[in-house]
Amino acid sequence: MSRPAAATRSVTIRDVAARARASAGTVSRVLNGAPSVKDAVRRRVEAAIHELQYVPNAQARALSSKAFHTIAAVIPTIRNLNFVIFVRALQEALARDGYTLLFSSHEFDMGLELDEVRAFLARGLDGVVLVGQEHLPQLYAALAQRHCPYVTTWTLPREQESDCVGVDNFDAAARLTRYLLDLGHREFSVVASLAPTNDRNALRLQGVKAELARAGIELADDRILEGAGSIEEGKSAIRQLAAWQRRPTAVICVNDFLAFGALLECEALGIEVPGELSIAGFGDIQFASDTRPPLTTVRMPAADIGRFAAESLLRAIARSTGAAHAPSVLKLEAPLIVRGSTGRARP
Amino acid sequence: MSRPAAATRSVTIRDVAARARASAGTVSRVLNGAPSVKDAVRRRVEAAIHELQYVPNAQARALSSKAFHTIAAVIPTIRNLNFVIFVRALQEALARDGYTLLFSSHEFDMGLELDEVRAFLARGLDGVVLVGQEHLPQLYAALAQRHCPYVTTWTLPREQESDCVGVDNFDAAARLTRYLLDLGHREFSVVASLAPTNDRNALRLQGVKAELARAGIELADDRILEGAGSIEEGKSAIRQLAAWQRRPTAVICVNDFLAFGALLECEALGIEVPGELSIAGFGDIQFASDTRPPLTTVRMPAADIGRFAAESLLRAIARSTGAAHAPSVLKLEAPLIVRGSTGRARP
DNA sequence: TTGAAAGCGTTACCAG
DNA sequence: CTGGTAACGCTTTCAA
Repeated sequence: MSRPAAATRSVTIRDVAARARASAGTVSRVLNGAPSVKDAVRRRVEAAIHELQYVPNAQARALSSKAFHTIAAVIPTIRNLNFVIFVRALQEALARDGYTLLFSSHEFDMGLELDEVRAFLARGLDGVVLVGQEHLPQLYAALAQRHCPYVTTWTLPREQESDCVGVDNFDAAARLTRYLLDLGHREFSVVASLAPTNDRNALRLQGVKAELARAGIELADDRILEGAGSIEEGKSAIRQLAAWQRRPTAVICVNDFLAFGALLECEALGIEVPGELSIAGFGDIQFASDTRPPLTTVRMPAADIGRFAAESLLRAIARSTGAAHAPSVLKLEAPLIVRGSTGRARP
Repeated sequence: MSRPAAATRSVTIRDVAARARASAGTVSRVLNGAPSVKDAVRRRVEAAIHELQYVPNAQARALSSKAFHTIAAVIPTIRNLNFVIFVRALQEALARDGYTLLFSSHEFDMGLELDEVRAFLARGLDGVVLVGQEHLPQLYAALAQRHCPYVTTWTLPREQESDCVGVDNFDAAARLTRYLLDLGHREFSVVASLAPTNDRNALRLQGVKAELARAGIELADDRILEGAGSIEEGKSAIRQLAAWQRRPTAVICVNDFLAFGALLECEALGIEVPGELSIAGFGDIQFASDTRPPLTTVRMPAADIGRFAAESLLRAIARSTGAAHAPSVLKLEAPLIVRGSTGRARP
């Protein structure tokens, strides 16, 4: 049907071989850095490659070697720039090893996620990058069936069932809570989503609860306001708690979008931040330091997660011939970034 | 070296052929929807495909057909979510036709852009999506040399040298200016970058100038403040003009990042917006409606540009066999979104 | 250390 | 309309 772009027959490995007075096999060996090539020959080949401006055909290489040199990443959403930064870091790290990254987003639809992974699998790839631990069982099944290596990212696995590069969301939430506790806060509210599909959110809520419990404070269910991740939900949460008789002095939002909304609504309602109410989020997404006041939040090392996930996956692929290894789990730091949106609890 | 993920020898077209009592060629024909296959045979083949769960190997297909079914897009930056939305829309539209999208960003480094395109070209692809018209001549040369179809996007071409899907940035800027003029503004300032590498910025500045000129107002060079696209630059611009003896009543920022910064600095300096100063931007990026006050801006139809660019490119690829066609140029609307950051000029 | 040759899974051409 | 057969460009035995 449609004709190729690079229709002009490109220079092949045989052209190089002819010019270098060597065989295609030898040129291939030079290309792949095989040690067993005499220096003189190698130089001739390299010269020929240079002179002919030869560029290996990736498709042919893949076909022949049965390796695709392709990785797929499926992220929850592109609207959270942190995930985009993550993808970009992944891509860069992968590119250094000659791998191509394919990506997609599912906007928190687990069925779509499964479809996307299946499509990628069909297309052919050497590994998959997943965000979070919560995925449909069919997804894990599909991966297992094809012996396709994968890394999970952003959260730590409950049991070490897979390679993983993430942060301890539970602990990060606990640290944030401890910080607020130390500021004298005793009345808390959390804006969180009860939907189980986002384990990052869920763990953060649990971390807050646990740390409060350690301080002898129980977070009642009615202090937990619903909100998955939009500015609107953040605003709505503030509107609700503004009507409470016993207002919290600190509200923790499980992500920065919610926190943005909360900040905005406080301003609209004339609630002083952090004077009357301290607000904190998670993510340290773009613009988090440009809110009024600047947002206190837990920074997610998006680029590092990407970079290390790439390394982890590449390692898994490299050893996929050999015996099963114990899954590697890399835990990255998620530092608390204290800015102006949190302060001492009003006495 | 590294072994494939899907190591288990997958089912090939020959397996299907055997099972359907047909030849590989026939199966291929069925796969590609060739009309010349007897219905009975086609059904047998389809049954076999289904039973064997056969999935064509994309690499082999590419190698054989010399079509890669791959498109590459190189965007300026991932930090502007509009470009990410654009990429995603591109990808979705392309996927519907079985194409895979590769992408990269160059962060406004034209040399890097060239490198990326070259790398993609080497890898093999059927088309390229470029943002803007300003690119290194070597880039155009590389594309031309390989007869690689491409679309330029976001801006309109000066001369119709290539397929293009974009908005008229000049006109959009003129419309925004006219709107401010109608509000009674006479003293303008523009935050723009003089760097020629970003033609979107440049055209917007020109559009403002032209419309002001039509109204008999000359925009002096010292009313143009330097700023490429960061919040910091926006802040700095406001700091500068705040010191002027004759302050503008309206400042147009060539993108929303600058406008965000301008808004923030006005608040910090106690400059009332829009009372004392009207502020407008371009892009309508994420959070543009969540600033205080909400930002008046020109919406860039990022998703539409992506969708239509995909269509345009696919069309170009399809006809790349035939004779040269006149380049198609699709101009999309960039509506002015009036929000609270602009108002009547103080009398 | 090197060359020859056999694939890899498709598509495309050419008979029939 | 269909089957055989030859590529496609590379990697990878297997001998030498």
